Amino acid sequence: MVSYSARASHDPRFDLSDDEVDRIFRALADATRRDIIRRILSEDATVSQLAEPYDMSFAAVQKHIAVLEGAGLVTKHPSGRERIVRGNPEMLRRAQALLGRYEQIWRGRIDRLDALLAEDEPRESH
Amino acid sequence: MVSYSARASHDPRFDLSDDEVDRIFRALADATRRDIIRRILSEDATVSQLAEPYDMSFAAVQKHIAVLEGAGLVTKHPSGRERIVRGNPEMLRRAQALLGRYEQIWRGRIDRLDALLAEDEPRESH
DNA sequence: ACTATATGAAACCATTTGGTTGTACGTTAG
DNA sequence: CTAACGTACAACCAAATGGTTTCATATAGT
Repeated sequence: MVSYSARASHDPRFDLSDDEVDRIFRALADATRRDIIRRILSEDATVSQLAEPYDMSFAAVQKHIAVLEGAGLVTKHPSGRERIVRGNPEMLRRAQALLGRYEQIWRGRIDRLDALLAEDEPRESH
Repeated sequence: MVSYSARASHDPRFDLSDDEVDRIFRALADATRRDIIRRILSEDATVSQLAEPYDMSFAAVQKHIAVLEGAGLVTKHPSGRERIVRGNPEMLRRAQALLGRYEQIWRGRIDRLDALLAEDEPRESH
């Protein structure tokens, strides 16, 4: 009766393994990578285009993109000699949904507390 | 005209520095720590209580809790010789809000695309 | 007072991360 | 065809991470 998977028909958020979640959050735990995501979300870009603004080697940015790709936050699509990097907002939504679950847990706790306080039949609360 | 900070009066999500965000996501990028958060959210616990179920040293769990504390996801409150660890759902909501921003960006991109397609006055789209 | 408990903290270690440079290779342009 | 470009990848390095064990300290219980 707990509305666990109540309106969950459309959201495949639970099929993320611990490892996948690890990779998603780890990928998000770096300012450069978050910046890349922001830029990618607003417009597709090649690896070089992405690398250009940063004060680090091209290879370094390449690695950052690889981390994002490993987390499924981004995909690469060959186009001639360049690779178009495209954002995958679905993964972001899954991460967001995951955090939403925590709030659910928190609210569940509050509810339980409320229920406890509303008890009119308190059995030995030693 | 871009609804940037439109309904943002109540949410202090922008005051998180890059470093803070780094720490939050990094803290979330570990299954044990996520598990600790879940448990903490549903009920306060002491460090020992938290450490008990895991197949690792007490000190290791202590460190995990320290990471969570450093990210502001958890606070410790002395009570005699033990420390009560308490969850801080506010930080989780901020992280969630941050991810929400990404979706905003994504939607902004779609809007821009729509606008482009709806253009009835297309000037040299080379 | 003494002992056990709860926590903190240091020193150490293997692995991962985030960066570098250099090399190789397919693709585009002249 | 050859040169320049875009990308991939390997080797290397310093620093951070996640774990360990050990020692120290404060509080609780008897």
